[in-house]
Amino acid sequence: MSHLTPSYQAFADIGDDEIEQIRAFNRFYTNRIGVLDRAFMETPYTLTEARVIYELAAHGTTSASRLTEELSLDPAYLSRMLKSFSDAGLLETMRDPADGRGRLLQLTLRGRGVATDLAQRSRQRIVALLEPITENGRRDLGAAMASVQTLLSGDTPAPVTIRPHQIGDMGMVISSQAKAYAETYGWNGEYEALVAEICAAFIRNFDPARERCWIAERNGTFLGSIFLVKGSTEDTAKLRLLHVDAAARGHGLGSKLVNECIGFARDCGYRRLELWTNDILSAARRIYVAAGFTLEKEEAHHSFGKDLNGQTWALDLTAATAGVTPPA
Amino acid sequence: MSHLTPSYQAFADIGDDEIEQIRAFNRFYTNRIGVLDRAFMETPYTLTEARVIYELAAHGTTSASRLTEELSLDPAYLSRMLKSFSDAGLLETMRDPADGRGRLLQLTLRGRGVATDLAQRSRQRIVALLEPITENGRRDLGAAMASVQTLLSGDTPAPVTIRPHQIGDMGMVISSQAKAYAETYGWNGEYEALVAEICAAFIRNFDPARERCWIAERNGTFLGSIFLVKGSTEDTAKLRLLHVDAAARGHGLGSKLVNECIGFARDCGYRRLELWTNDILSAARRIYVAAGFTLEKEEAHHSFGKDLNGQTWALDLTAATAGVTPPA
DNA sequence: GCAATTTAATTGACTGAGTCAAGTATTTTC
DNA sequence: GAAAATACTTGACTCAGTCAATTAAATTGC
Repeated sequence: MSHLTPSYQAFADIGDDEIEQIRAFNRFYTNRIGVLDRAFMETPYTLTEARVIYELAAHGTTSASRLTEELSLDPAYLSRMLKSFSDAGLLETMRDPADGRGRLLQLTLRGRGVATDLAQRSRQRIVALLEPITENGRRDLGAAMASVQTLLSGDTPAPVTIRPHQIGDMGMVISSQAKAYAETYGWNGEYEALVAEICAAFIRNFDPARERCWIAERNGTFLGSIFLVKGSTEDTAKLRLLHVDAAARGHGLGSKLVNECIGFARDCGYRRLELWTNDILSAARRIYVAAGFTLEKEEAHHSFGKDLNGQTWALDLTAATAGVTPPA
Repeated sequence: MSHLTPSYQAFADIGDDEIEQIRAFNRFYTNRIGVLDRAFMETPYTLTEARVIYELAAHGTTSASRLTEELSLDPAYLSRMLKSFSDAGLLETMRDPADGRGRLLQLTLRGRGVATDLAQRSRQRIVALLEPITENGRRDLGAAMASVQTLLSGDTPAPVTIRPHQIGDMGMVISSQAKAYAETYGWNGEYEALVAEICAAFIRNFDPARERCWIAERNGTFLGSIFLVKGSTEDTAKLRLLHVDAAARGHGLGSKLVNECIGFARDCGYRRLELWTNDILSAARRIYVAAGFTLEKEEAHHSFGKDLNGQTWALDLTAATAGVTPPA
């Protein structure tokens, strides 16, 4: 598959329904909501004029060139518009003492009145739009708009943060792992039950000094987790429940979590870090190997509705090399 | 507060930052993305012309009046546009045999070529826009656009569905309840652990014939849950983990879940339905009372970091009145 | 220090997109 | 069969904006 013309591949990834959805949204938005900024119908000002008035009100004093740049307007167009504002008594201009070519622009009292009126109208339009929506709906709307904006603007999205667990996180750990392993490997509910039991036990027996759970998230969206819990002996710790959501893979988050865990284990004075996994989880294994873990034991078992090969890996925390960040 | 001028109240509910966000989104969208539909820059057609061509292509044969209506165009404008299309050989017209006033419009082969070319260009614009976004990002974008659209259009949102549990649901139950009770009543992680244990046990011992879990969701968003599990005796069932997310309250979802549960319990042949709750959960209590439950036992306990009053409620399933839907 | 270039603003001529009002041909209604 | 409605067309116009040329001042290069 992937050896075929990659550009076509990239195209083929984007479905017609996705495209149709964008087009539908675009139509919807420009028709129904794009009117928002044309909230000047009951005023003698056009959209662009209103934008210029806003801008003039925002800066106390500006120059025409600055406006053309900020609003990307044609200087000719702007010039005429400013003249009409002057004629209407909305604007005062004076030669710039520092640069005789330019003029300084400032709204008159009347102009500022028009500016606040326009702002008020636009505000009211939006209020009218938002009013029928519940508070929750408005919150969701804000979130949805923000996410459309960040996604489309190609801005670097909010960074991934790693933090200790809070109330509600265990459920996310359980849900995301159960779903992921069900989808990828066909594991059944047994796995969800196991994770739930581990998480419940973690909370019940939590010793903050010697145990920890790290949650990776971006913008409040759960991305992954790792746990460090006490092991069978005083100087042995256990790494558990490493998981990174599909959405966040390929950026070294797994390694980061593992190293976080190793660092804390070492700080706690543990001498040995163990973990149990299954051989089919190759992505995780690569991380463990890179971090210096070695395979200690392997045994077949039937769990989660599948025949699996359980593996016990261990890391000597007293060795200097443990937890080396793998090459990016 | 609320006795003050209610219209002002309604206004005051909507924060300046909310309004500013909408305006910001509007600016962003119209500037960066609104260009989408102007994806015809390299063609001699304007946006409106392109819209007309799309529409002509969509219907095999139409009339001008239908187009003016569908695209809400000025008939004069459209008339001239159609004439120019005819002149350019994109369009054939003929008198409507059924109505001599009207003319039937049909794209020529050449016109259809232009139509597909325009569609292709618009498609490519969108592909170019989506290409740098990851697959997950595109999914999120679609979801975010859909939610902006439904929220703003005031359309009735997707209906709430109630379905049996699937893999991954237990985590959502745990997370949403733990968060909700922590926020509302300050309960600590003990509660999350308890719910996790209950959920884990539910999966482990699940008897599909006599037990069930219902999940309420809308558009794949988790909204609430209820469980029915076997009780202490053969003919006693236990209702557990009733919860409705704050986002979905006030629409009778809780009652619906309880009635679902009661109905199933009765179908299974249970004669008695018990539940354990705490007196501070008054919203839930109202539902239980409405469904016919009676308080059987009450005892103080210290759990989840708080002093609480546990209550045991029971419902005689052999009585005819059990599970009456409360008045809306 | 001064010619050449750049920048700021203005003016004139123009276009593209769309609106409004009036008119023609046909059909529907009563 | 007259009056009203519908389907379209035409002419005159406006609004928003563009392009090119011009004027005046400021900056740069040598």
